[in-house]
Amino acid sequence: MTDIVRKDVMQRLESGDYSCAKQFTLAMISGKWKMIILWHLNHDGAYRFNDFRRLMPTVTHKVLASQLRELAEDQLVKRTEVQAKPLKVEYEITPLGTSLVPIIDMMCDWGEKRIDQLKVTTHFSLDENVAQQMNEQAAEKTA
Amino acid sequence: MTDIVRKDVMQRLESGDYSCAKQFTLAMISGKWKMIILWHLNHDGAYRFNDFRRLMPTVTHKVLASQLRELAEDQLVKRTEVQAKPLKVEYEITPLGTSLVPIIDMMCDWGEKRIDQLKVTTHFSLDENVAQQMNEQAAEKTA
DNA sequence: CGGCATCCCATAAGATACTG
DNA sequence: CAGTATCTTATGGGATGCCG
Repeated sequence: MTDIVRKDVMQRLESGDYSCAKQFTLAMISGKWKMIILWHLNHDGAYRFNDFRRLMPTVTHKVLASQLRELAEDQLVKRTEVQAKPLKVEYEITPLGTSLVPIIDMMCDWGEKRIDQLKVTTHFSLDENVAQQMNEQAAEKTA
Repeated sequence: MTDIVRKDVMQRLESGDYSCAKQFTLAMISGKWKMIILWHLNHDGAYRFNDFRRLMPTVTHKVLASQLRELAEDQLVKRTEVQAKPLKVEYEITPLGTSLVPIIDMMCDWGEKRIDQLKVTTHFSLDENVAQQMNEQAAEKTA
């Protein structure tokens, strides 16, 4: 089968582990860095391994490799070995990967708006530490 | 505090654990049953605890409870105690939850098409036309 | 340069039993 | 009915080191 998909994904499909198609889609993008990788590939064009590391400084060597491998196995990203001397590999987004971008964009929008909302309402509320700090500061002032 | 959000989510937000907004959105829906719960609440109206269990026979009692609790804490779902005698609780989707539905629908569509592709093309190669169709359809939707 | 192998830990989720 | 409590397992991800 030329259209390889990660075996565990295929197994889950066949064993009915995904009770609906949305979960399958979720599985495609739910690695910690996958959406970011896809987004940048779509936005900037080809990347190489260490380009990603510069882009996402906190990602581990190993984890980055696994995310890229899974994306490639799921056909969302194409991996190409360019040289053999100091081994050089390029990653590009595939048409299939591109077809996922609108979803990612929507998630981006939704997240931004929601975070803004939270920032606004958070002041009054959430952070107990902040409230506590304010109390302490008030106490200092009166002291 | 009027707008509660799960503490770990807020902590991650504040500690910069989400390197972008899409990951925050992903966190909202990436419980194993959350999208399904949201989808059905949006589609069918209010549900009660054991309604969900009938709907998703394989979900564990405990896991269902935790998914619902998180959804409620994230303000995507509203929990209402209706009775106190044999305790009766209703779950409804909130406007915020509804705002997430278009994303879930897109994921649903994408997944269905991709699964069909895989069934059909498992022996052939990836059909770019199909991916292209998906792009066009996605474009139409956003238009 | 671009990996893989190994070990370790945190968290998600399943099984089971108990409760207001 | 609608949960909580406890225990256990599976998985994702981080840290580190070796390799072609």
